[in-house]
Amino acid sequence: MISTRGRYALRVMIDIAENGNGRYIPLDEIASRQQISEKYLESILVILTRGGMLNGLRGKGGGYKLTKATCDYTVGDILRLTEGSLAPVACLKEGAEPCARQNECKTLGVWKGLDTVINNYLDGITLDSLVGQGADYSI
Amino acid sequence: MISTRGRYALRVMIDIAENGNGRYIPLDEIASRQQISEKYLESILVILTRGGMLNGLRGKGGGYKLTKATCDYTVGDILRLTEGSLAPVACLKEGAEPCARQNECKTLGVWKGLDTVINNYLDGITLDSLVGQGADYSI
DNA sequence: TGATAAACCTACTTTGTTACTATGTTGAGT
DNA sequence: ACTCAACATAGTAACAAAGTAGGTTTATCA
Repeated sequence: MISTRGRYALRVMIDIAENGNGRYIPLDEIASRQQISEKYLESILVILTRGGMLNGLRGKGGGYKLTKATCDYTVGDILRLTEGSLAPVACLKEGAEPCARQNECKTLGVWKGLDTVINNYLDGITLDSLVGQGADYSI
Repeated sequence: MISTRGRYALRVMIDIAENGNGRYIPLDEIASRQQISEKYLESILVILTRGGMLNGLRGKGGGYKLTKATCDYTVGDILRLTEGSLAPVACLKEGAEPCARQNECKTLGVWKGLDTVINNYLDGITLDSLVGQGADYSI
């Protein structure tokens, strides 16, 4: 369901939040700390930067930093951006062609409810609650 | 996240609950009603039968029927059986090799919580609430 | 007992996505 | 100029999902 792209993205955002302190952090520093391939990490940082979650600066002294305060990022935002969608079934993805069985479908309500439950949960967790010690979200 | 296998399985279980009435329903009847390829549907019914959710009978007059009352199936059971697992991340799947970063991982709590939220929701819906009119589970 | 209906079994193909790699280009600082 | 580092584009390998094909066994009925 959540691929490595999304999982890495979340780890990276926490990493930058913890180690950034306002300065730009170069990619290779994050990669070595998180033990993620530089090249693969690059493709993830592109998504986060284009999505407005990170600020990238080229050249010496460059790197990435957050664009907002940690409390202004939710886990849901980060995952929706990097995963594309958190919809549990294809027919609920944004831009999906409307299902022909929509009106008679007895399962649609289940999927809509599941979608709501997932998004509500993930939107309730902000980045600042994950840095430092980190809260325990396992219920 | 939920593939067609799981989605079809749920639709099929509802179909059998609604049209069975204790009798065995042959595969081709379900397939034509649900507009699912017979051969593909077969592979799904094998899983449901081996998992003890359906009873299969060969020969003339044969087919499939439920093994339990509709109120004794939860959507969570059906999906876990057909999907293999509902774990939102690889490291939470049963039998997954323990993650090396487990102790330092700041995101593990998020995934555990998400797993709990998903399973709790789906285990709260029973098959009997989906037959006939069907309840609206979209919150 | 033979024909037929239906589940059961094994194996294959096709398609698409994920994860990852390789090579180059642009821009910022010293 | 030189170096650092983001940005861009293109490709590959591995895997799983979705669906297909053909054959085998078991039950019923005439």
